[in-house]
Amino acid sequence: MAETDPLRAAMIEAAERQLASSSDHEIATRAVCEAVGVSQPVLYRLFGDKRGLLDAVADHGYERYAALKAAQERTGDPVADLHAGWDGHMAFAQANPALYQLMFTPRPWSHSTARERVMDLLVAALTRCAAVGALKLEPRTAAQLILSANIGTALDHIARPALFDDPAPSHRMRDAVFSHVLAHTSDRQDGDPLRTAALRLRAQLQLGGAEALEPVETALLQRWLERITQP
Amino acid sequence: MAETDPLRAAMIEAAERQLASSSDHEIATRAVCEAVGVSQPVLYRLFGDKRGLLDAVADHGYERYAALKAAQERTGDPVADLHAGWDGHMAFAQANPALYQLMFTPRPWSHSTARERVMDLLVAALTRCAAVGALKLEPRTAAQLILSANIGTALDHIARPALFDDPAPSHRMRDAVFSHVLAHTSDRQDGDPLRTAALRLRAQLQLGGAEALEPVETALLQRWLERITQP
DNA sequence: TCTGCCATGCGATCAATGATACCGACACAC
DNA sequence: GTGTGTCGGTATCATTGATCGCATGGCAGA
Repeated sequence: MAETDPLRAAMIEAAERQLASSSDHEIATRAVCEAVGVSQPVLYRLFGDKRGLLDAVADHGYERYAALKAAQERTGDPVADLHAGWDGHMAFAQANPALYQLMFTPRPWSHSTARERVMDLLVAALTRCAAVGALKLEPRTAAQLILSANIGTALDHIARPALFDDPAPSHRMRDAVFSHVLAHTSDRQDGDPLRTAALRLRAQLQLGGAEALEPVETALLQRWLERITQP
Repeated sequence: MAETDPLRAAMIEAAERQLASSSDHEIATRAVCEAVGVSQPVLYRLFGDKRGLLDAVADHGYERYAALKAAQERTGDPVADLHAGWDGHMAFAQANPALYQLMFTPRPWSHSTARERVMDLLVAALTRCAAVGALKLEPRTAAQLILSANIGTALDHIARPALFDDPAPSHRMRDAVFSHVLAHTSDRQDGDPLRTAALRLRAQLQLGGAEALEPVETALLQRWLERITQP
């Protein structure tokens, strides 16, 4: 899993550079090979395909994305972190439009897992919110909602980059989705209190586990909580 | 504006067919030309470019989209129409995934106006909502929000078509955005009543105009309403 | 009616690009 | 020392976007 093939890494970086500077968001395998001083067959040996190269570039983009997230998150208030996460996502899209589209726009073949892993990061951030009772939905459900909205907004901004100048549209969407997902501090008592309590406990279990319980007991408890929070 | 060049139309339709049936969402100019029995230079004479052809396909896709919208809308309740419009958008994405991406995914060059025109349709539908006092935001602002969310959700569904089976995720997003944009019948009295009244009047003017006022007077009134509804 | 023009389409061809077949060189185990 | 396998290169193929110059045919005007 170390994945420290310097040649492979160099080609991925060259491809990413050319993708960023290309006017049509395309790359040529020849140009990538020339940039690192090797010939075409090595590319096909390393990546199998042009699609394989693009998948690798997308996955590498995820690494940068995850590093950016890791550098900023965890202020102590998971809800504040969530807001910052939305804005960080938009900033990443603005800084790397071509790479962003490669990562988040559906490609029919694409074996890249960038989107799924970004989703996992978001689920983790949401689970931390649920652990303090701030979440009205299941983390995965909420993550799907938030990620789709975030991507939709980012793609709109990429199509019309002038939008990036004004944070209002992005924040409107953010507030709209978050208010549907988060338990307002004001209307803390909305919905079924049993359900919210169960969601909260479930998230706590997912995060830390319970030393006081045996693994079997924990598993059974989780299944009960699932049934409570299901509908 | 009649645009009734049968050859041009045939090529656009052939291109759309091949786009829909291609596994990688790509088309070859040669194949399109062969399908209609002409040779390549005619394509370049008619569309100038492969990009030009794709733009034409996207615009043709808008025609189909608009026809679908025109066939369903106007039940009398503009808010109900808005909900149906969201679902219709998702259905269009499911039925024509490749065409959908061509229309709504940002392409660096692309002179297609499909997205802008879809936005205009949405603005019109929202203006009808505002005319009955159901809108909390300016129609254009609301339209931008709704369209981004709709596209984001549709792209997510296209990437994982199994999602289309369950309407819940789509409807969650729909409700989240709509509740942020529409004036709930329950909390009709939320926000500034003056502002909502002004928004409502503004929409009514946009729809029908006021016969009782001179054009200059109407124009001045609209500027006043703009200032009232601005912040 | 004849003539020149131009719109329209075509065969041939170019250039770029994705992809592969085959060869040579080097390291290493036996 | 020799076989083996990894690694890289040269040459080449096939596809595809794009263009050049020519042929054809209808039509306005003498």
